[in-house]
Amino acid sequence: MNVPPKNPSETNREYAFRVISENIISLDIEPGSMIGEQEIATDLGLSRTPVHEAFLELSKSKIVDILPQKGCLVSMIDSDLIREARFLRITVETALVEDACELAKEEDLQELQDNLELQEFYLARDPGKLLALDNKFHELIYRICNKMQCYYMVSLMSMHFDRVRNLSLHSVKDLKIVSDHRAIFDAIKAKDPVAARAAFQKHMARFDLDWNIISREYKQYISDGSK
Amino acid sequence: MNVPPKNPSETNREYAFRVISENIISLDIEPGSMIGEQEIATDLGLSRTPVHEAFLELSKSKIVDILPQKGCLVSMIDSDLIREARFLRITVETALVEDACELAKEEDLQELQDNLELQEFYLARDPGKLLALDNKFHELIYRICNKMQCYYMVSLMSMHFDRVRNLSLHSVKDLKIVSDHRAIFDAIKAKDPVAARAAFQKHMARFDLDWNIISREYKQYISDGSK
DNA sequence: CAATCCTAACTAGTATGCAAGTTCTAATAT
DNA sequence: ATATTAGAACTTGCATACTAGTTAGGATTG
Repeated sequence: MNVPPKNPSETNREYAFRVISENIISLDIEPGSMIGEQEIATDLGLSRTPVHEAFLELSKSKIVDILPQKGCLVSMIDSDLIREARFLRITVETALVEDACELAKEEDLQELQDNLELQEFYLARDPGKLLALDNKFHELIYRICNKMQCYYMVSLMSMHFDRVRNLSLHSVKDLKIVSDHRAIFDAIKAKDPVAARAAFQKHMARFDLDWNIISREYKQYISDGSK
Repeated sequence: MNVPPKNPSETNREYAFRVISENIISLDIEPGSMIGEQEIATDLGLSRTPVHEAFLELSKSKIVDILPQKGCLVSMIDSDLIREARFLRITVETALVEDACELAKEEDLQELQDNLELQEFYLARDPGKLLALDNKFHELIYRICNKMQCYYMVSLMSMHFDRVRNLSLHSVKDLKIVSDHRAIFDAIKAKDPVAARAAFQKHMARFDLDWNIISREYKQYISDGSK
């Protein structure tokens, strides 16, 4: 497990949650593996308590499954849960990008623009950084629409989705994500909700194509029921 | 606080979460009041640990705000958070009722029908029971569409909304909820997604009218920023 | 009288210990 | 050799104890 240093402003519980989440999404903790509270607590230099609380939060999104008196099972890549996360994001964010056309102020557009330029910068140099920038781009849209509580709920479920998108950045060659974001940005800037909706749906539809590649390359991580 | 008996199948943590949630939604715990872990634990006959964990989960939806070393503040009725919960429900469930037209099987329709008949039965006799039946009706729609994980996320945020709907059942005379549900059901049964969408949006739009009445009658519970 | 400081009584965050349930192993019985 | 069983070594759920930070009230000082 990859253990970054603790940010002094976060509690031990938040630290544990952040580190475990990152390791699950990056697949440093493998889907289907068992992790124990004591084991993680030792790695992080904490007691079981904050780790236990982090596990509880993670279990709410079913990204881990707590088996009492047995351990904590990191979920396999589950197409049903990915479908749900994808449905939620498409549904919510499609509505948001339309609203953003009305609500985005000049400074919001500037932030989106700055984020996009970073994406374009790292596209050729370090595509691994794109996932974080992508998430930030989507977060900005929630922020513009004053829907940060929705963002928290959606992003918790999105972990299933993020874990697969992370694979996709490494195995899918044709990275259209950045140009998709550019199209969404242009539509918001032009205050054109019809174009924004279309650009966003095109962006999210792209994931369907990736799934075929991923499910072939990483089938050892994919739970049985999925196809 | 109203303390129902513990269901033997639930853990102490789940019991604490359920009891505190119900008391917040029913307003037996007043918006703006402070509650302590020890105080609730004593009322429930538990130690602080499961109550602490229940508070953590509640704080994720901002229905309570944990102030470290001070206590746990039950949120005032906050129009911004209600707006977010309402937005999320309208957006997600509008999409769901359309899908439900395709997905609902005969047994699903029967369950919806049974629920509706109970609603009609209690409408005249005990309207207090309607909130639970209403929630169940909406849950059935998530179930039909295989979106139970979305249901958990949405219902956690919906607590803000539920608390106000609870007021509305007591103060708003014209209870159209049940006939709204009937219209949604008829559209799903007729496999008519356009009618389902329209009926659902009419249902949710009704809440706008109630808000005017509630914000006048219960303004002592409403946080400052709202209008 | 007003302002300040100190202390005692609170709070939640975290560590630790115990209870109860699961799993794995190895010894025993057939 | 195989099946069974006893027990040791695990696990999480929960209770308890301790730490550190906040608050309220009274004594003290100006």
